[in-house]
Amino acid sequence: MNSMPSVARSQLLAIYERLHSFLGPSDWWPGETSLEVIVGAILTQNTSWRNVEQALARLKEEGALSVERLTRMGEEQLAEWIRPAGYYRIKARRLKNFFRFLQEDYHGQIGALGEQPLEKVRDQLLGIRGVGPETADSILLYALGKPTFVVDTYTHRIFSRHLLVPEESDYEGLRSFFMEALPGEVPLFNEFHALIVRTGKTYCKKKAPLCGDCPLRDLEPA
DNA sequence: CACCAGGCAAGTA
DNA sequence: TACTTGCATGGT
Repeated sequence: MNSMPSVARSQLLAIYERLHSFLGPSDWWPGETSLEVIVGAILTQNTSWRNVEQALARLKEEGALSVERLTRMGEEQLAEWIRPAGYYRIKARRLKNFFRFLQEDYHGQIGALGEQPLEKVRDQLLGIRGVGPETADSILLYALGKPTFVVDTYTHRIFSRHLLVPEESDYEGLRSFFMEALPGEVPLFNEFHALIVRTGKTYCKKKAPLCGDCPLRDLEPA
């Protein structure tokens, strides 16, 4: 079995509480449709959310933010409209891949997709070219309301720097670590990931070796 | 100017 | 299997 620091397991909820009290509630992806969350999840791959917002705004202006339109629209035109999000050609392809899957397996019904078991949908999403584990889990959690934990580069950076997980942990290892240590509640997974991203952006930048005024600074090794 | 952003897949050895 | 490279715009 995969061993992990026992300290970390017992302290995970405490870390969550700490981040939450420091940063306050995140209210992530709150008033949007599940469709917009799905499109945003693909567009934000290795890309700032600011850029994604421009692309989403363009799609809305064009009246193209519907399953029907996105399923039928030409890939070239889609690419042009999402251009501000970067990697626009490959992302247009990935979006079309998703909507082809949705049409063929669920008649274009996001609701029908959401009725299926978490692991089944996760496997199906991972089978789509251009949907990796983080995108799949983001769709599951934030669009479909399924209790899966979303891991990203910040998760690895923050928790490995604090020696709470091994540096060499991969995506599935990190996801298991959180899901086995925490109660499987959607609101908790939702808010915890949001807090991790916000902490990473503000206090745990790529090149910064120390935490500065990071809320977790006293977890630093001596 | 360099560097980074809520990844992923394809290519190489 | 384990690295490396391509994809691209926009903000700091």
